[in-house]
Parts: sequence; C-alpha cells; structure tokens
Amino acid sequence: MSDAPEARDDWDTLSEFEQAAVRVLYSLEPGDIMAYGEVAAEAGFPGAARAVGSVLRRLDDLPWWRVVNSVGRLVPGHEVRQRKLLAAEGVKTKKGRVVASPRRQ
DNA sequence: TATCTGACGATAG
DNA sequence: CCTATCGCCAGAT
Repeated sequence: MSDAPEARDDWDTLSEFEQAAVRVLYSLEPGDIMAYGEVAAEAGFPGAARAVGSVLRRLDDLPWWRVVNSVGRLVPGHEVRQRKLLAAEGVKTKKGRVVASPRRQ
C-alpha cells in the first residue's frame, strides 16, 4: 500500500532535507500545485527553493509536474508533458504558465 | 575545506 | 512581458 514516503527503497539514503521534501511532495494530491519555495518552507527549510529543484531532478519518481515556480511557470524543458499531466488533473495552463496562481494544498 | 552546479526567487531595466 | 543579475540553499566533487 503505500504511497508512504518511508516506504521508498532509497529512504535511508536520503538526507534530512530530502526526506522532508519528499514527504511534502507525496502529500500533493491531483490538482494541487505548489511552488518550489512553498515546498521548501512546508518541509521546514525556508529559502531552499533551489535545493528542492535539485531533489526533483535527482528523484524521478515524484509528482514533479505538480510543482511550478513562484509565478506559475512550468518546468523548463518539460512544458509539453507537464501541461498534459496537469490537464489530466484539471489544472489549466496558458502560455507555459498555470492559469490560476500556484497555491493550494 | 573549497568550489561548482542547478527543474529557484526577487528585483531592476 | 522578457532578459539580466544577484542572493540563497543543499548536494556533489
């Protein structure tokens, strides 16, 4: 069952920061959008927005498409696929940006 | 310990 | 609205 973060096979290899970030990311449900900075703050590492991007890049099995930058911009290089994944969850995008402001959760 | 590297963020022009 | 800069953070070398 388990969509529990601790169930990851690589859980023990993750740093405190990575585990915290992963927990927050796993908490995102379909339709929820969060900015990198929000994930960092929610994880307890305010200001580590950039580091969150690094985690999403390293661990490819996370809901990366539900994360956008502070102004709703989609992930550079993944706009097409991300747009499609978000649309499947009811999130509209326009000109490479999510229509409504990030927030939610 | 020192540097470099990014899926960032805020700001200025 | 877009690009250039600068500041920040954690991870990897």
